[in-house]
Parts: sequence; structure tokens; C-alpha cells
Amino acid sequence: MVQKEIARRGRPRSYDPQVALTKALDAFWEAGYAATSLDDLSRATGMNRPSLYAAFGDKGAIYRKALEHYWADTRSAIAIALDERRPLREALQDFYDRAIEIYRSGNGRGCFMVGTALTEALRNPKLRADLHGSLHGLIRVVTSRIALAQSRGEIDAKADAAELAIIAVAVLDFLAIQARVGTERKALKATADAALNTICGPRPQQKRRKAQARS
Amino acid sequence: MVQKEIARRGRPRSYDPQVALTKALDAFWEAGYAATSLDDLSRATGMNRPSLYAAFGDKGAIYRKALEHYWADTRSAIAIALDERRPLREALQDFYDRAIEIYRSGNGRGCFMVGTALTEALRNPKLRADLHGSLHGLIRVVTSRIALAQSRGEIDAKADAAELAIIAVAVLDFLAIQARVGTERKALKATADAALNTICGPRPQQKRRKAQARS
DNA sequence: TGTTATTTGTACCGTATCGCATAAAATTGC
DNA sequence: GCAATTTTATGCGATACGGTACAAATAACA
Repeated sequence: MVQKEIARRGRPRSYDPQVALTKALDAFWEAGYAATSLDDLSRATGMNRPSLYAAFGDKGAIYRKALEHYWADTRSAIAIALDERRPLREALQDFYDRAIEIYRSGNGRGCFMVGTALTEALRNPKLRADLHGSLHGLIRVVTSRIALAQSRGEIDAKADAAELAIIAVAVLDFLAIQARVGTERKALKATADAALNTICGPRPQQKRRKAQARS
Repeated sequence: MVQKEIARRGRPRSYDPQVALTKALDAFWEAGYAATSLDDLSRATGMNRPSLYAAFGDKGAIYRKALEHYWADTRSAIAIALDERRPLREALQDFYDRAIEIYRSGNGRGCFMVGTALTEALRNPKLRADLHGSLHGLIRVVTSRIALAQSRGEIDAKADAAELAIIAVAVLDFLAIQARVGTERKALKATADAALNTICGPRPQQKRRKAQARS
């Protein structure tokens, strides 16, 4: 995975493009697309504006690359969490646990797509279509994962897998919303539990308290 | 409800503050807070900037007033939809139908709070706390409405009302997200049906198709 | 008719913004 | 060491931004 070290000709870069992109992502994630200036990005990455421009393009291009970076990470995390070798309940539990940790990072910044891209979507048809496709794809993945669990007899075979998947993804996005309005971890766990109990049925062995209506 | 016509002293206003505020709301709703300039607001309302400032204050104050206006409308719509005199399923159906119409308005702009306020929440503690409070309040209202239906024997009394309310509100916000990424009405209806069937149980009499995984 | 009160419209100020032009710096190849 | 190459750093230029000062406009009041 390490890039071969080819002796490059001119002055060497003083930044790592990958970490710089991550810093740019953080800046956008915090303030949103429109409220993040090139100076903010310059400060966040440690690069000056011309370097930023040479490396990633204009502000829109930086944002698109940051979004692609985020989405690639997200996809791989989802694939790991929903691993078919584990029971559905365990998979979904991991799915939500990972989401909660990400969404609570950075003072509870939530999901990058829900928190920043969604706002821009209305005036950016390409972005809008990409978000639509991502969401649709996620629902399809979760649907087939739930259908698999049904075929294994883990959950009620008469249930509608597509409907349960919609619930599952809706709760995922709801965690993002709750996190960004400052909801603490305990309440986020309760939200995830609501999804787990609804989709997989109430947990059998362990004791269950009634969920508090804290948000 | 008509204001008494008191003879005001100077030059009369050439705008109606209520409709101007609604136009400002529309502008923010479309582009988000940061991307909406005072010139945009001036264009949208037909007022020039000094009039705008005199009427509502600076940009932040205009936004706060627009948000309060939106939330007041939303609260009353929710109260009507969840009317205790109807069965829960009918109430929730109306709840989601109203949401879908609002969220699909303006080329699918979604929910004002999810689509614009959420982005700003991270850097605006007061706004964040308000959003948190609103969300929490909504969950509490829905929880007690579901508990009422349980006490009437409409749905399973052993279910956890608070958990079902979380699902209900999560799906509401999911409708907002789906609408803003361009999801068409049919798929939004399918999302709402997923919530209805999950919370109230599958509809008994009418024919049911399996939900497509369209988003 | 003149005074007072209120709103409108134009124009302006200081600052921030985006993108780029240009020069200085740092490295490799010869 | 010298030319070629690539990146960094400073700074510029045109525009956009939020907010306000000021005068013209329009009404009630006396």
C-alpha cells in the first residue's frame, strides 16, 4: 500500500495530500460548505491558497473530494459492520455503535452528508443526485442484509425487509441529527436500541428498561 | 384576528411584515443560512436592506424570526394531525401526509430545520439548544400520543411507547432528508408506510404490496 | 401650511472573499 | 556548480458581503 518513492524533480511538498484532505473535511464538517472560506481551509490544512488550489482545485472541487473521501470511509465501515458472518442483531449493533462514535466526534458534528451536503443539495443537482444514489444504495444494502437474516430464521420471515431497511437507515440518519443538536451518548444508544428492538425484536435474555424520552 | 387600523404617523410601509418574513424564510430554506446574502433576502422580500434591517434586525435575527415562524406553523400542524379524537393510525397517516407535502414543496426542499438550521447548529450554541429542545419536545408529544393509543387498545400494550416514538420521529426526519435529495412522492409514501406498519402493525383489510427499495 | 414622524432609496465604508500572477525557495539532473 | 522543475509564499485585483448614513418621500398632526 506504500507508494513507491520516485525521486520527484522540484521542491518537495510540505504536506501530505491525504491528511490535508482530511483537515479540509474537518473544516467543512464543522461549519458547512458555504460558511467555510478558503482562508479557513488554508488555516486548517496548513497550506496556503495557491497550494490548495494546485492540489485539489477550487473550493467546490475540494469539497467534492472531501465528500468522496468521507463516503469511501463510510462504505467500508458499513461493509465491515454488516458482515454476513455475524447475526443481524450483532451486525446492526455494531453498525450503530460505529455511527455514534463518528457522529459524536468533533463536539457532536453528526454525519458529514446530512450536516453539510444536504444543505447544498437543492442548488447543486449533481451533488443532489449523488446523495440520492448513496442513500438509495445504502437502503438496498441493508435490505438484502435483513433479507439474509430472514432466510436464516433470525427474524420474522413475514416481515417486509425493505420496510425494515427504511427504518434502519432512518434511525441511522436520526442519530446524525440528534448528535448535531447536542444529544449525549446515552440517548443516542437509546435511539439505536429502538431500532434494534423494532427490527430484530426485543432482546430476549438481558434485562430491558423502558426507554426514557430523552433526546 | 385583524389588527385594529391605528393611523400611523409617517410614510406607510410598502410591505406586509408577515409575508416578507415568509419570503425570507423561503430564501433561507432554499440556499441555507450562510449562502443567503442580504441582497438575496432583499430581492426575495422586495424590501431594500435598510428596511429589512429596521423590520427584523441583522441577518441572524431575520433567520431566527424565520425559524420561529416555521416552528410555530409546524407545531400547529402536528397538533392538528395528532388530534386525540382519531385513531393513531389515521393520526400518523395525516402527520406524514402533511410532512410530505411540505417537504416536497419548493422543488423538494425538505424540512427547514434539518436542511438549514442543523448545519449552523454546531457553531451556534443557542440555536443548537433550541433545536435540541424542539426535537425532544416532539418526541415527548409523540410518545404520549402513542401511549394513549396503547391505553385504548389500538396497538400492542406491551410495546415501548418511547421507542416507537423515536422511530416515528426518525422517519419524519428521514422524509425530510429524502425529499431534499430529490426523492419523489411515491417513495416518500413508502417510507411513511414503513413507519405506519412498524408502529401500528400491518394494515389489516387493505392489500399490501412489498415496499420497493426505491429511495 | 408647516411640523413631526416614519419609511424608502441611494450610496457608501470597511472588510472578506475567491482566484490567480509572480517571485522566492528547494530539490533533481547534468 | 548550473539549468530545469516543482512547490511555497506574498500579494494583488475584482467582486461580494454586512451594515449604516443620509436625504428624499409620504403620511398624520396642529
